[in-house]
Amino acid sequence: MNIFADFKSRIDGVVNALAAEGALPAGLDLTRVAAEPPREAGHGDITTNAAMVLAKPAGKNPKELAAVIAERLKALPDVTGAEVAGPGFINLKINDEIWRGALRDVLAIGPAYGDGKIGGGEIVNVEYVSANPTGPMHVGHARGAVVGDALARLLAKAGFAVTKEYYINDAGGQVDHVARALHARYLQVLGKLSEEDVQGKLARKEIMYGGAYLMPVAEKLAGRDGDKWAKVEDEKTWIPPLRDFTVAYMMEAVKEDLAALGVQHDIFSSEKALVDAGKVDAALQYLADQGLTYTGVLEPPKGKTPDDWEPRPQLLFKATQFGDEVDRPVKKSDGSWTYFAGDIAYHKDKVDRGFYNLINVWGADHGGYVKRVQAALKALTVGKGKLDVQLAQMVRVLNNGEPVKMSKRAGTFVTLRDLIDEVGKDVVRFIMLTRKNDAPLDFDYAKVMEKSRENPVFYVQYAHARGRSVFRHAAEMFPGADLTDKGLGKADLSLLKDSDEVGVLRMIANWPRTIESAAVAHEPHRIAFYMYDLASAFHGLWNKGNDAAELRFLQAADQNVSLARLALVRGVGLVIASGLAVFGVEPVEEMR
RNA sequence: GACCCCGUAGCUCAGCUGGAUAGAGCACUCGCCUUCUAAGCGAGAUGUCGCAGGUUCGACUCCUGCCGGGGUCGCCA
Repeated sequence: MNIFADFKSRIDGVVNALAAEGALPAGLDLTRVAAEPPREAGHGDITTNAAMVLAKPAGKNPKELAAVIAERLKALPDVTGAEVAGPGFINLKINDEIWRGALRDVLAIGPAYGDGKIGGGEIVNVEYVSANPTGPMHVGHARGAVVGDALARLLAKAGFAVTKEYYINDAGGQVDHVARALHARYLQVLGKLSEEDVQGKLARKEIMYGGAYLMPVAEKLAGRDGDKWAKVEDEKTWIPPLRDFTVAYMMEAVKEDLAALGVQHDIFSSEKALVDAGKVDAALQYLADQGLTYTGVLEPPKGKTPDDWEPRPQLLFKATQFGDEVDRPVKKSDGSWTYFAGDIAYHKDKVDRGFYNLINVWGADHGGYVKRVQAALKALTVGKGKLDVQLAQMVRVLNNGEPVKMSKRAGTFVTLRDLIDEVGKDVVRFIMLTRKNDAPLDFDYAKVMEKSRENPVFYVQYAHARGRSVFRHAAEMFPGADLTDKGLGKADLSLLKDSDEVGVLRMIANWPRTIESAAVAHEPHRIAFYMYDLASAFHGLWNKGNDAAELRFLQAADQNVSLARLALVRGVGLVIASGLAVFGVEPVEEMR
């Protein structure tokens, strides 16, 4: 249960009662009324801005209104005090039993604690990764993969029905380029080209992809088809089969990488399949029928005109009608559809499959593309569809503060697999979520493995491991005691009297609220900061026990106090496990 | 030139979608770490929230205009 949401509705109830009595006008808008933990401890347990928000529409002085509302709130069960403070805040003190109730909830439901209903079962589609099937996944992809995956898990926890989707860009020019590059490598495998020949082709830009990663693909192709494609001159003949071969190979590699990262999609959608099924034609025909496309000439972009710019009439989508800056081309000069046209069809396809709440996770370099797709979605759904695009910023790879030099041409970029092999998937996942996704992130090989407070992965995992360690000791100290979650649920929690213990209780009670706000904001990184804070508070309790023996979790002479504290320790562990589950990270039993 | 993101302590970043005296880690200063659950602990100091206006009872948060950094800008995806 979300205690703050509960109190928000109780406060709403008080206001409605006052309105019914005529003390306040009827029909006040309560959406801005909030019940929150105060920023400052010492301002009570729960604070509400009700009086300040309602003062104006009610035509009342905020402080006087606050006094009236506070008087009513005082009379509520569980409320032990209500004071007006500052410009009109009402600070509530509530029975500690409420906080203890949160801990009992955790013990009763385990890591599912914090699962919310705000999603209301609404269907959401989260599209992420969608890396081109032209090469192995690198660090940049990893961030989008992790952010998308965590966001999907977060939304699911908050009560949304989430579908995780991957869009395969297996149509268009890029995959043809890879096919050509593969052909060159294939000829090299057959001994018909030397490495120098291939590099020459690269230099002359006859092929666009030079990476040696294509060698095993070429070998596999030669193994299957022999020299079949070496004899065929016309590339029109060999491009399709070689393209399909590469795409299949790369997608297999991508799926392996994703599996190693613990990322699993529900659906893989193919651009080529959309094209082949005529869905691009159909989508653009749909827009044409609405009168939303026309043939026109675009102005060259000011300030930076491409060298080869020449005004040319082309088929445009009226994106400006839906909030974009300029109308956007949907056809290339050779008459084929642009990538955008395919994307229009793809988003129409999502809508046709029943998704109106869409989230896309893209690399920041696609930022300029957001408005036009949102415009397209508006056009396709008559404004009913929502598309939020989360842009994942650059990841800078460092080793002890030193930037790791990367070059795609030289093939020395850091692959996702390198990263996982080096530090493990859980560390990769956690670190990728320690910044909001629209801020650049430094990933330091050395620092993420450090065992110190500076390293959030370690610090959070260490808190969990310490909790488990306490239980191993407890089992020895109290051999007959019931240390299961159920057993601990019966402990006398009123024995948790220390202010820091109560502080941890409050943080636990804040978990459902944290999930809700992070889910609504589409910001999984907030979970990382919550977990760090909770871990920090837990380590604080532990340290206090070092100084004052009577504050240790385990008191050999007092089993009841020990059980109450074990309940708290377990609660912290379960909430951390619950948060790590959102991140797709395994909690550890002990540090090694 | 336009659009998007960013600008908060010396450094790296939070700031709960408008709330009260803006927070954490690192670095810095001081004290502690023979016992204890110490891959350390405690205490202290640190700010024109890029600048200037505006909206509001109230602005780091919203709006406008500048300044600085990054990204993108018809026929790549």
